[in-house]
Order: sequence, then C-alpha cells, then structure tokens
Amino acid sequence: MFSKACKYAINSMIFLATLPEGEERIGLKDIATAINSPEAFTAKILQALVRENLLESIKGPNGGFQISEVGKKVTLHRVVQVIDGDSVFTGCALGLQECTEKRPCAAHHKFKAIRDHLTGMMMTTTLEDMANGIRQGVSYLKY
Amino acid sequence: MFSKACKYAINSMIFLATLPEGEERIGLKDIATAINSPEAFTAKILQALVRENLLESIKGPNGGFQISEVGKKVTLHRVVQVIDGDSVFTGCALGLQECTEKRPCAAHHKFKAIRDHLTGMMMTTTLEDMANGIRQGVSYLKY
DNA sequence: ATATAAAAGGATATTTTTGTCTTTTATTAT
DNA sequence: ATAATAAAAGACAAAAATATCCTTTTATAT
Repeated sequence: MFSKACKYAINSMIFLATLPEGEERIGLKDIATAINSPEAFTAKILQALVRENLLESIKGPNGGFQISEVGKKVTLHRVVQVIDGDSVFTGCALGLQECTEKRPCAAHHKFKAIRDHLTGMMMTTTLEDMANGIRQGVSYLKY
Repeated sequence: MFSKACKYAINSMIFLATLPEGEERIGLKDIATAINSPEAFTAKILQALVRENLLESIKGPNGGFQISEVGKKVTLHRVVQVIDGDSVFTGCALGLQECTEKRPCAAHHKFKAIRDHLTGMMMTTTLEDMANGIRQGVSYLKY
C-alpha cells in the first residue's frame, strides 16, 4: 500500500505529534529508536518533510526536529502525498495509463469505491487523532 | 497497491477469461500484446499462475496458455494472493510487525475498515465479472 | 526422423527502493 | 575563537523488483 519510506514518515510524524508542548524538539536518534527505523534512511525522509514544511529542524547542539504549526494540522493524506505522491489515491489499480470513467479498466468502478473510502479516511484523519491514541496508550508505534 | 507483476497477472487472467469457448488457447506473445506488458517478464508470471492451477499451458506448435476450470471460477483475491501474497489484505498499513486488535498501530481501526472493504470486494469479484465488461466493450485492458 | 514452434527454466541485467557512510554546514557552549 | 553537536547533502552500497536473454524441454507437423 505505502512504501517503507512513507510508513517511516507517518510514524515519525505521529511520534513527533505526541510530544508535549514545550518538549517538542527531539533528535533523529530518538525518533528512529521510537519508531524502530533505520536512522540514516529516516534522516532522508525527515528532510523531505522539512522541505514541505511539515517539520522544522534545528542544527547543532540541542538541535533536532519538531513538528511545525502546519504539521500539527495535517492529515495522513498529506503525509503520504509528500512521500509517495498520490498514485495510491488516483492511480489505476490494474496499471492502465489512461483509466477514466469513459475508458475504465476492468476493475475501475469496484476500485473507485475503495479508493474513495481510502481517500476520505486519509483526508479526515489527522496526526492529532493518532497521536492521542498513542498518548493514551491505546495504540503503539512499534512492535 | 499491487506489484506490477500482480497487475500483469490480473490483466492476463482477465484477457484469457474473455476468450470464447473453443478458442481459449493463446500464445504468450498475444497475451503480452493484448495487455501491453513485457513478454519475458509476463512469461514468468504466467508460469506461477500455471503452478497454482489457475492456467494450463501446452508446449510446442499451437501451444500456449488457457484458463483452467479452476481459473474460470477464481476471484481477484486469489490472483493477488498467488502473486503478491496476502500482505495487502492482512499486513499493517504502518508497517508494525505485531499489529493486532489488542496492540494496534495508530491507524489500525481506520485501516481495518478499508482492508475489510477491499478484501470483501476482491473476494466477490470474479474474473468472469471483469471479462464480461471487456467483452461488452465497456472496459479495457490497455491504454 | 527431422525441423519447427512454443513454453519452462536458469542466468544475467537493469532499475527502483532501501539503507549506509562521509563530508559539509549551522548552532551552541566553553 | 574553538570544540562539540546535530542536521544537510551527497556519494555509495545492498536488496528487491522488474526485465531480458539463452538454453532446454515438450509437442506438432512435415
């Protein structure tokens, strides 16, 4: 469904969203540990999230990453879009180049319902929603 | 969502399912042309479908592939399972190793609904359904 | 029997994704 | 100013997915 890079991105964002007011900044190492991801690879992904303003980063001692104001309000949909693009939301499930209402693939209408469901869910689920589950201990970031 | 191999598999199966009674056998080249896929790669995929008895193959002149009795009755779900396994139906969307009702990832319940929807659709959509759309010219296999 | 056709099988190549390592840049504290 | 810290950037490496090529096996037709 999503690339590993995208999963790391989502989990990183959720983790950063769980950090309490005033202690929002945290280093790469701690993020990678918290979500159980390879550190250097995670760094690349965080860079992309910084470029898209979902995160802020500060170099040097006591540096690290923190969720931005934009990032705080963002949905799952946006995070996926930044890392994987929106092919998962709009691409043809059977791989046709041109797959439209007028010239649909064999599974177009069946998959349209699924994709609409997925897109709707992703556009209405915020990082805050998911961070709350983690904070309350009803859901988890690793293992 | 699905690997390219899996898309080629689905499209091949649909194409083979559209062939009329008595003219069911057709060569690799024609299949690859019909679905616009790389020939040799498609061959590998068809071999896997033969191994799983969704297709039959005959070597030599006038040889080729044809859909088996099993294959005729099969659902999209089964084709995907043969090529991609069922991680798309059962795997954790956020990549957690252990993601269960008791120890869910942050998005578990949201994705459960999507996956149930997807799985349900795939288990009830047969190749025949999709072949009919192609035969009637209301859906397409390439471009 | 022989030549031909077509899939099977295996080796190899390419591309994409994932992952690591090293150097550079920015920031902080001494 | 200097040393230390941490992210950014870029080069490189490994693994997986995709794709091709070559040889072998099986069947058909002459």
